[in-house]
Amino acid sequence: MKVLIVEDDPLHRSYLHEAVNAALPECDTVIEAENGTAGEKLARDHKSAHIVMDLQMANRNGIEAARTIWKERPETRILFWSNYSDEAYVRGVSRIVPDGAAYGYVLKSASDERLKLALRSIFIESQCVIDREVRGLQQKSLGQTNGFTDSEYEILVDIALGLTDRAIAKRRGLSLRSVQNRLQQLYDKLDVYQSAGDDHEDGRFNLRARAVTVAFLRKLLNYSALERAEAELQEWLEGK
Amino acid sequence: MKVLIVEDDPLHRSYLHEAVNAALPECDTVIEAENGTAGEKLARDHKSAHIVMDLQMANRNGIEAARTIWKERPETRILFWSNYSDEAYVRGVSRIVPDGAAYGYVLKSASDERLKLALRSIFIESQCVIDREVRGLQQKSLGQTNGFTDSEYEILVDIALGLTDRAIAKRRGLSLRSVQNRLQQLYDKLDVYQSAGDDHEDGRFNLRARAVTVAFLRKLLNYSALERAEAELQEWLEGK
DNA sequence: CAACAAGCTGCGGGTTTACGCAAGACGGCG
DNA sequence: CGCCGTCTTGCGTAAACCCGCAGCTTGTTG
Repeated sequence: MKVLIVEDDPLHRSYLHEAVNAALPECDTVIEAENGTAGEKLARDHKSAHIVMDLQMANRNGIEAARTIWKERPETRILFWSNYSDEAYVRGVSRIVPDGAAYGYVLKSASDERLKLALRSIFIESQCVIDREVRGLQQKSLGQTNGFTDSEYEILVDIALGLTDRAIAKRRGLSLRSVQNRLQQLYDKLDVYQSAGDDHEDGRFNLRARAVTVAFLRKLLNYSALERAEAELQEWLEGK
Repeated sequence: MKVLIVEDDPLHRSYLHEAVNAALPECDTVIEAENGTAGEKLARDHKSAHIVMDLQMANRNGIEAARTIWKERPETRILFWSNYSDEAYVRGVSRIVPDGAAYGYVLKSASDERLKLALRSIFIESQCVIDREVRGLQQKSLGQTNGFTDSEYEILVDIALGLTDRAIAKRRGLSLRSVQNRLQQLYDKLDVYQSAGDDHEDGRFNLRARAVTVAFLRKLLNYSALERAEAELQEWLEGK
């Protein structure tokens, strides 16, 4: 059995290497990549079936790398190992995992034990292992109970990118008014009003900009999500 | 000699610990904190004069911790050790370093050698050591050649927070029109127009929101900068 | 001192946002 | 089928935003 590690921090890389060796005696080769691009290439060359992937990497982040890898070989097992449990990451990952694929999401702050257990469960037993803390988010974000609908998230991203209402309408195939409806919905859920209305009429917020900020502070959005969205936007702009 | 390490990742913490031991034989005690708050407390209790500080930490980030530490004892020597060379961090640090203080800024990607050298230079020789890559940013950001003026940066932060023009005017003691002037300046520098005007009138951007995004993508802003700014804003709001 | 650049300010007006109101469209459900 | 909730759309309006124009205050320079 062969395991591919994709992680840009050398310290974490060697830590992972050791953990894999310790947890998986049946693993005879470990190869390493230090960014997403290299990871994709190695995965392709070696037809890797077992991958441990960092999410936040400079060159090309884990989500994008995983997406192309899964596109080529959907049965690949990937353990995401990340510092953060931002909703943006969680949403990003669950958006790209193929049906029935075995994968995992473990936080870097988890114990050795937990990591090793996850390695075995995913790579050997083909189970899905999602860190408890992350799991909570996933429920919330996918179930529409407390969290955000896809359409709300979508429009959040759109204004975060800086599109006008009209541009959003065109992009999403809606009328101007519908876009604005969704915006209102979003503002509502993000609680942009309370801080806005406050008391006097001086301290008012620009709802649109404020919504983005609040989303950021709540980790609904993060750098990598923005980056991805921006890339998609550019693509769309070219496709006219 | 005593050294305090403030770093939330255990791996990096122990790596630093070893590096300090190797580079500074005159150091007899190393103490560790795993977030900014604990770091401040330890620094106070031990009257630490030599600190290695991570910038990005969950609880309370390095910049804030450093600020309060320096406020109490400005001659403290601090080596910032960070993953990133975002302009937002660089600006944040150079904004708080006291006159004549010895400090350093080294990237985590630097070699062992470089780190050890920096440790000795700062703690023993009282020199300032700033990583080359970071240095470049610093020049650009403080010198007004290519980068952004303080007032431009300020207004960038303000719209990122989601303030209205009027609110900004009030906060900064300017007229409405002046605020808008600065905004134009900002839009100009951020190149928000080209992508906006493009060609047809469909793909237009909302300048204000777009500016924030572009700043984010260019790492002029980042999460921690936003977080800090938000805290300051709240403070201001309460002070009326 | 005159000349000039840089920043602040008010005025005016075109565009975009935010949103109430109300009329359809679509899908369950008794 | 009729009732109801959710989603979409158009109309209209008040506010906010973007910005050209022009007058003022500074600080700098020859």
